[in-house]
Amino acid sequence: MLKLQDTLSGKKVEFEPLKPGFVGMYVCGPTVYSPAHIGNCRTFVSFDVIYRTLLYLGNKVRYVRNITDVGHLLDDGEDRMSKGARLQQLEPMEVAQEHTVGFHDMMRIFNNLPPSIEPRATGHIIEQIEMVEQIIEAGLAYESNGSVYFDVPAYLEKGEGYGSLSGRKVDDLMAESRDLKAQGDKRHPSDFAIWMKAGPDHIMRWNSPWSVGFPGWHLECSAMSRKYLGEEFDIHGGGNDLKFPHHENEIAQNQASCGHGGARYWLHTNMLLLNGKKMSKSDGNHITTEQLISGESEHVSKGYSPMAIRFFMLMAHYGSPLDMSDDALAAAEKGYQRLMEAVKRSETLEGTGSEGAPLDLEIHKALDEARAHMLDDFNTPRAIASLFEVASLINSIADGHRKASDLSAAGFAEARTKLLALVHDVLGLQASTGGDADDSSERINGLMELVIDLRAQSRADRNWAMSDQIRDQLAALDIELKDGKEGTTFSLK
RNA sequence: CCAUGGAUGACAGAGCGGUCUAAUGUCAUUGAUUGCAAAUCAAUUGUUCGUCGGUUCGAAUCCGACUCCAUGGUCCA
Repeated sequence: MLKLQDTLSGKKVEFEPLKPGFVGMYVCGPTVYSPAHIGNCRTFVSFDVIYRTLLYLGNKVRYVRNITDVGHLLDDGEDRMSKGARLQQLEPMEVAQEHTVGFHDMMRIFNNLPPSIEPRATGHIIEQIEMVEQIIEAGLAYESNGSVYFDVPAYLEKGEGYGSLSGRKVDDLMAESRDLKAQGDKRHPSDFAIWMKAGPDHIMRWNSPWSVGFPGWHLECSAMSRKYLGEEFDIHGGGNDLKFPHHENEIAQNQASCGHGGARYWLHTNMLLLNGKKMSKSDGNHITTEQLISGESEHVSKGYSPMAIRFFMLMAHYGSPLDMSDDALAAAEKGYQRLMEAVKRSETLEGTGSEGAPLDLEIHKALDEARAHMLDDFNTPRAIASLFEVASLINSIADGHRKASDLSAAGFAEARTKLLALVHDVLGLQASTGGDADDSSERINGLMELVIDLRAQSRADRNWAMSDQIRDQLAALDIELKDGKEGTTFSLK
């Protein structure tokens, strides 16, 4: 039984898909007007783990994550895409393409599975126009000077719960209406645009029954989630900064156009902080993903591998803010390495005991707890805690502190399968390789075997100078030797 | 100013009425192992859970006030 924290009801509830075994999930994707920043990465890593967990439970999941390439306006009213294009003297689509490609690269290096469908807002203008028509027909939107606005007061009069997601009060909204301070073409300050008439300088524009213009930002998610997941679907997710107005408006648009509010469960991920504060380019409290990986930033003493960063993110619950710092990253990196080393050792370890050996129970208990924690609102930190118990056990046996005969062959084989599924499939963690290490690994292994043999000989001859030289020079190449009871092993860092 | 979350040990972060003298990772100390290291295992120290007050037989967990932080809104610019 899977439980999740539904931000619409504000409660942790049991998840029941509309159709057992099938899950439809929509997650708000990036606006591709600038490079993806590390905060975005956390959001998408969180939803990747959620997606993976749903798959792990045997569901067939349709995961839709959009690309916003139109309509998301800046504070000054300029379209983000247009501004990006103007500043760089490019076509808006060039800007979108550049950052879409960059975004995909980023998702790949963090080992995020690609979504099932990745629709673009500009590819769904027709669907959005249709939705505007439906909302007008329902009497919940009005045209004004070529633009179309969602009529929030009318929507409220129909008794729909505008504000239920974000906790905004209907009364507050009505109180504002008495001020009669409607600006521009809007009748009411809380009304929002679903179709905007394009100004003369606006580059991105489409024909519509009302004007040559472009869709409001909130509309795309309503139109595309409905198109691919239906009028009612299971899960909608996004960063919690999107709760209001974006998600609130999305629900209203869905409800107004077809009588269904879209998703039945809402999930919101929390923000990533840097050194206890929000990231902001203007005051320097900021780091790009590239800098984080390369280490070229004052905020970080060295570069961190994407997998270590992913692990760092998973050490906290997706619903909590996470404070990133050099110390925190370094701690996560160490833990990640220890866990992955144990996972690797598990692949060659065998239990030699008979059925019902004493450690079987222990290892399966920890593994089952890890699974249970994932089903409890995707509690990755607790799951990882349980996984570390498994790691200690594996290391104990591999290093001879505990006996392999305390583990049954079948019991351990089963445990290994569970462990690998949790680590690789659910958490999406992989051993950090240099990327192209696979082709050359056979040669490297052979070479290292030779070097280790030579060093073993000098150790046998008590030629410590030689053996230490080998060890130190390898260390300088980021190859670490580990002397164990049963000989020496190595790992590439 | 409003709404909604949050404040936990050296750092990060779980826990959210009794099993908490608080999981887990990192750090520190010690022991085992080692030629010495590293890695590994084991043990131990580090705070009593923002502040003050309340509810309760019992609070990190509930309530109130305050301080600070985050997200969104709003006002002013």
